[in-house]
Amino acid sequence: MTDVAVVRLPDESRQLEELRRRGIPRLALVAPHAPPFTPVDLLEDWVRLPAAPADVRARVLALAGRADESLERRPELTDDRLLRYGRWWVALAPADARLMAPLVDRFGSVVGRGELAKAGWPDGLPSRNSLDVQLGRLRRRLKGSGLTLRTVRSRGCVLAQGN
Amino acid sequence: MTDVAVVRLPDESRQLEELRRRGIPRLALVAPHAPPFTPVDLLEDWVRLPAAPADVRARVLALAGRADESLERRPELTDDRLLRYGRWWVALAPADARLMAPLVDRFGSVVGRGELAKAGWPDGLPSRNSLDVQLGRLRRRLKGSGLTLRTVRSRGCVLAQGN
DNA sequence: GCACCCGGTTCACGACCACGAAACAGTGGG
DNA sequence: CCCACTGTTTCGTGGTCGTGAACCGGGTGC
Repeated sequence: MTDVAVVRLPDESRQLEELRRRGIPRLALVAPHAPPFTPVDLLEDWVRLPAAPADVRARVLALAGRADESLERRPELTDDRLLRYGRWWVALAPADARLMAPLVDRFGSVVGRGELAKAGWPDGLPSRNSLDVQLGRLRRRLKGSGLTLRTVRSRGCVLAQGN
Repeated sequence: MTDVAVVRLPDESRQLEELRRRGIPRLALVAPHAPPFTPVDLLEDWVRLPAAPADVRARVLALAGRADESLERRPELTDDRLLRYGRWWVALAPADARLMAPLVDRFGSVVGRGELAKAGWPDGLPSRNSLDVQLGRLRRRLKGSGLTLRTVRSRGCVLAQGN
């Protein structure tokens, strides 16, 4: 899970600037008599001091969760057929890699069956439903990755995040 | 600017449920000895009591700003029949997509039944209530999306934000 | 006040078809 | 030789969409 930085205000406002610049989620502990805080983005929250440790912890957790959600990861397919997604990865078989290429390329959008067939078997499909079978095998490889291969009936497939 | 509801916890947790259901931005004032709060979405925040009025006001303003931002979100329907709304999306069946097109197009305003019928079945309705049935199925698809399909009696339907 | 209807909602059924899973076999590389 | 890879078939299942019918609340006319 993503780390959350904690800064004291107004003392450490320079550090706060730095954290904002780097897009790191941050919790501000605001001194008793300082003016109320105004978050600049969704990765920012604050508490008025004095605050119970449990309260601070709850806000840190909430921020971490938000950061994970807003994190937009994209899968990546290397030349040597390694498919990476965050810190997860697999080695793909040649056929799987050819199929996966256009899906990764257009992550989140529909890739037509025709296009998939072309990518996997440039000389034409060897059999009636080899594409479906191969897509099934590909699905199995993606188990536990956080990636899903969903079908859009009579259109094609979408590679997206989810289980 | 959007209104923000304020509830006291744990006393008014029923009201909180209702506000969540209706998608209204809400601030929870948490009693001194109650456990820390965990927001369920971005339209929710909390403060530990006792809290300075200025602090409460600051959080209310922040929530209102967030709500206004989220109001600007519009659903999008691709020609691959993918309906997106923020991070959420579904693949629509052909009939659903045809129906959805004018609704997305005029998001937030009423689309007449005649127009919907025309969009869904250019050659005329196949049966007396096929439009209603299809609208029902469409509704089911939108569950959990933050979108709602509301009917305006004897006028038509509105696609709008809400649950 | 009552029955009635209108507009809308929901359910269940059935036909059709695209797709999915499992199982088996042939092939080639380490 | 073993195992990963891939082609091929078969069968199941789940999505799609028309259709009929029950249901329901609000309004309207008698």
